[in-house]
Amino acid sequence: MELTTAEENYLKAIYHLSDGGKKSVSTNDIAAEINTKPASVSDMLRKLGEKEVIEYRKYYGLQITETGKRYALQTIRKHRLWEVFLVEKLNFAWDEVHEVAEQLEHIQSPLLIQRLDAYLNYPKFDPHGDPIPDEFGDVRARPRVQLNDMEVDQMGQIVAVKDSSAAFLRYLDKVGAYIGARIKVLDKVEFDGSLEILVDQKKTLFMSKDVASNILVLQS
Amino acid sequence: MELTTAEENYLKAIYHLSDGGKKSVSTNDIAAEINTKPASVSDMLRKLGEKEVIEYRKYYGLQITETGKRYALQTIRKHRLWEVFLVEKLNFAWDEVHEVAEQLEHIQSPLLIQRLDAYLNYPKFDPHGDPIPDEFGDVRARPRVQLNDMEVDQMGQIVAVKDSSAAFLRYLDKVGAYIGARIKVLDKVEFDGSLEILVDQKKTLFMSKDVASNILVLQS
DNA sequence: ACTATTTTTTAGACTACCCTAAACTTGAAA
DNA sequence: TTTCAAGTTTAGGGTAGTCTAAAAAATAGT
Repeated sequence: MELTTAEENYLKAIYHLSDGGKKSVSTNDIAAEINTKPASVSDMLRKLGEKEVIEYRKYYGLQITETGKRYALQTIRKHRLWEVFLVEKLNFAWDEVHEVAEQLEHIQSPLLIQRLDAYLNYPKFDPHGDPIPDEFGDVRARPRVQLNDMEVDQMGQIVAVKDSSAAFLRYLDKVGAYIGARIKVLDKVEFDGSLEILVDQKKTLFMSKDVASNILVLQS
Repeated sequence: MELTTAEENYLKAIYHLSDGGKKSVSTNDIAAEINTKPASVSDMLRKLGEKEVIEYRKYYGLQITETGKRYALQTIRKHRLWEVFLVEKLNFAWDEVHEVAEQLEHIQSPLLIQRLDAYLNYPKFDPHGDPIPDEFGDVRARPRVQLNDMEVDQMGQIVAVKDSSAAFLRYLDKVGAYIGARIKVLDKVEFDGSLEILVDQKKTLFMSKDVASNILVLQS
C-alpha cells in the first residue's frame, strides 16, 4: 500500500506525539503539530483508520498499529538520512535542513534510499543526534540524559537537542555547543540551577537550567 | 509566483514539445506526452494562460512566454542536476534515473539546488549528454566533435553525420550507430586510427577512421 | 447530578487535478 | 460550398485535502 504525502505527515506526527505508540494523542494535538484545523484531522483519522495504520474510535482517541509504526519509521528514516546528506555533503547548517528534508522524505524510491544510506556510510544518527531507524524500522537508541541532570565533574558528549528551533540551534552553534562536542560540568549554581560547562576541553561557558534541559548528553 | 507540481510538468512538456518555444504544440500532443486526456489539458492550458506562462487562444494552440520558458528551464535544470547526482554519486545506471529525477525536480529550495550544483562541480551536461541550463536559464552551446577526434573512455551521443549518402546511413543503421545513440570510445588502434566503440552500453563495434570522421558526436 | 465548557465530529463548501461524454471549431475532401 | 472527421473545449462528476460553522459527545465544576 502506498501512502500519500499528507498521510505520511499525519502518521509521522502521530508517531512522534505518541512517543512511538506509548502515549495517547488528541485530535487537537495533531492539529497543532501539523498546522491544520481539528476538523481536517478528524477526517484524516477516519481515513487512516480505514487503511488500518491506526486504530480509531471516534471521541475515544487512537492507537498507532504495528503497520502504522512501520510506515512512520520509514518516513523518519528517510527524513534523517536526507538531513545527514544535506549537512555532510552539501554543507547545510543544522538549522537549515528541516524544511528541505520535510520535502525530500516523501520521494518514493526504495532504491534511492538504499543507495543514499550506503553513500553516507550507513549513519546511525542524524545531525541533531537523533537515531536513524534501519530499513526494518529498528532503532538503536543511546541512553541519554538532560545536561541539567548531570552532576558536577561528570563528562559526556552532546548527542541531541530537544528544542530544534532555528533560534536555539543558532545559539548553540554560536557558543560552540554543537552535536558531538565533548563537555564537562564544572559547576552547578544551586539557587537557579544554571551550569558552568567546559566545552572541548578549552572553552568555558555558562548556561541557564532552561537551556541545559534542552540538551541531551551521552555520559562517559 | 509558485507553480504546482502539475503545472511544472505541463510547462516542461510544452517546452520540450515546442523545441524551446519554436514549434507550435497541440493539445493532443501534450496529452500524449504526459499521459492525460485532452480534456484535462484544455483545463490546464486555461490556467497556465491566466498565469501568463503561456499565451493561449482556444482552438488556435499556444505559445510559451518568456516567463514560461524561465520556469521550464528551471525545472529542467533541477531534473538534470539530480540525474548527475544519481549517476555520479549514487551509482545509478543512466536508464534508472529518470523516474526518480522526475520526483526530485519538484523539490522547492533554491539553496538546495545551488549547493547541489556546487557539490557536483557545476556540471554542464547530464548523464544522457543533455545540457544543464545555468541558474539564469542559459544553455551552453553543445560542442560537437568528430568521433575519430575523441579520446579513449570519452562518452557522447551521435548527433549528426557528414556523409549522408544512403549507403553510409544504411551502414550506420546496420551496426546500430543511429542518430541519438550513446557511445563510448573503448579503444583507438594506433597504426590505422580505427576505433572500438561501445554503443548504448551493450554493443561493441569496430569502425575505421574514415567512417568515424563522418560521425559527429556530442560529448558528455 | 446537572449544567457549562472543551473537545471532537459532521455538514457543506472550496481548490486542484483528473475523468467521460457531449458539444463545438476548424480545415480538408467531395 | 457543404459536409464531415479530427481536434478541442465545455459540462458535469470524482477524489484528495483543506476550511468554517454547527452539532454532538465527553469532561469538569458546582
